[in-house]
Amino acid sequence: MNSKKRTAITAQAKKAPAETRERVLDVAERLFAERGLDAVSIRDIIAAAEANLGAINYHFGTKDGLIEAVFERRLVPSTQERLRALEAVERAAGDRPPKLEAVLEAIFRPVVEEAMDPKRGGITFGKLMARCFVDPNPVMERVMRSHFTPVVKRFDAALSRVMPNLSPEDVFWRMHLLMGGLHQSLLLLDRKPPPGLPRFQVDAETYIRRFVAFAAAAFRAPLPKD
Amino acid sequence: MNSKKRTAITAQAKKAPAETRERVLDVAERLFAERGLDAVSIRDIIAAAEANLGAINYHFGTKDGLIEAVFERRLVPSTQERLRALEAVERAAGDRPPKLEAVLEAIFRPVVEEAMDPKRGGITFGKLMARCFVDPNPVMERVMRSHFTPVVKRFDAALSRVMPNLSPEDVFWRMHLLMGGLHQSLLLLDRKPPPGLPRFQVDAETYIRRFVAFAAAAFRAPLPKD
DNA sequence: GTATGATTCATACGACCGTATGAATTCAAA
DNA sequence: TTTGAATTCATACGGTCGTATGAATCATAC
Repeated sequence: MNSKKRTAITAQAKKAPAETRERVLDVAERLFAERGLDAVSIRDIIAAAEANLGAINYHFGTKDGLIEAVFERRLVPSTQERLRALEAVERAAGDRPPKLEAVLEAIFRPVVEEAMDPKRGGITFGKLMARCFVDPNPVMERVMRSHFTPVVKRFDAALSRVMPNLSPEDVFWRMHLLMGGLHQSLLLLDRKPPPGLPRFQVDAETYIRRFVAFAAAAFRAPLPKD
Repeated sequence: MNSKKRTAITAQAKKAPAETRERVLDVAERLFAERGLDAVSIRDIIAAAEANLGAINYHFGTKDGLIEAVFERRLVPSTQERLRALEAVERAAGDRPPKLEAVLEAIFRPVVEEAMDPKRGGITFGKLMARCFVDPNPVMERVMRSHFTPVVKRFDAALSRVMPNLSPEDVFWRMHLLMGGLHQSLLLLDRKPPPGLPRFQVDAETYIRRFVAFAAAAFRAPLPKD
């Protein structure tokens, strides 16, 4: 009888602490993206989040635990979204190989949309991801391996089917390059443009269309004879 | 009479100190590339270089001075090489716009060759450069602005002439993307490949040919109507 | 109201950081 | 062999790091 009342009250009661945890995650994500994992101390984070030093220990255990939580929060949804989009593309294609552009859009759209959605932190996490690819931080490496590698494998397989004339190594190489390029280009979104150039600013749909066209052309580039 | 002896002795005598400075630079470059600027302490560096803590203060002043020296050593030559190659391409073309592939090769070849030349540190500095593009370290930013931005401007102008149908913003965007992709792809050179795939290994000329073909196709991708 | 569990807080610890300093050492030149 | 500059070395300083701990506070359940 009181189970209903209890859960209701509990939910309200847990709101404040949950807010602290979320606030710390938001601030940590932003600071990590701005300055890098090693350059940001947990003292910087708790100061900006107006929380207490012990909160990190309490909610995340260690700094590495916090880092992992920051990544998981964003990576899990976007990974699922990518895989779901790829499945939809393949289902729609039936037993024929899907269109190259459709596969590329499935993998690129989620992160672009996230990067352009202020409600999901905007470009902040995109900056962090850009770092992921080049930073050898062991925690980040582990997160990448557990969350990102499965997606890469799945999409590599799909792309190899679409582009049967490319070797698996070449598909892997091109995807890797484009993924790095994507994050690199996303960084332009909040970077001051060089003098003489207007600020780079387009909406998500335009960006996705441009990037997919760019990537598809690159993917179809014939391998020069070695 | 003793001038010969003097120079001989001088060369031998100065060898040790010059070697210390260079040894520190080599080790710092490697450690910075492996772990990141902030994660490496100058104590890590002098320990690996078998030097004394004071050597950093003596030769470079501060850690930032060391970082700057690490970048300058490689960036100055490669920048010069790029500009020289571009000039050669433009001179060869006379008053006609040069070929897109030639311009792209001029900017990409120097870093690929460096990344594949063990005598110039191999991929080590390439890893460091990959970080440059995403890392907001203020020292790195300053180095980039003073050494890299001029090259970008120069090549952007050249590419705009070659691809007059693309807007300057689009040229900038595509170059930025490809530059990030280049460094991203170079990282594969010393990364363990995912299970099932052979180690990515080609010689410099093949790599350059592939990358230029890839980049040219991407550059020629028509802008989709927005 | 009071007991209880969840959360926040102030504070402390040892380790490591970047930098500075001055003495010791090295070594070409006289 | 002495001189003087260049380089190396041992050592110290104040500051910040990540982590841990135990008391204080809070909101709920009885």
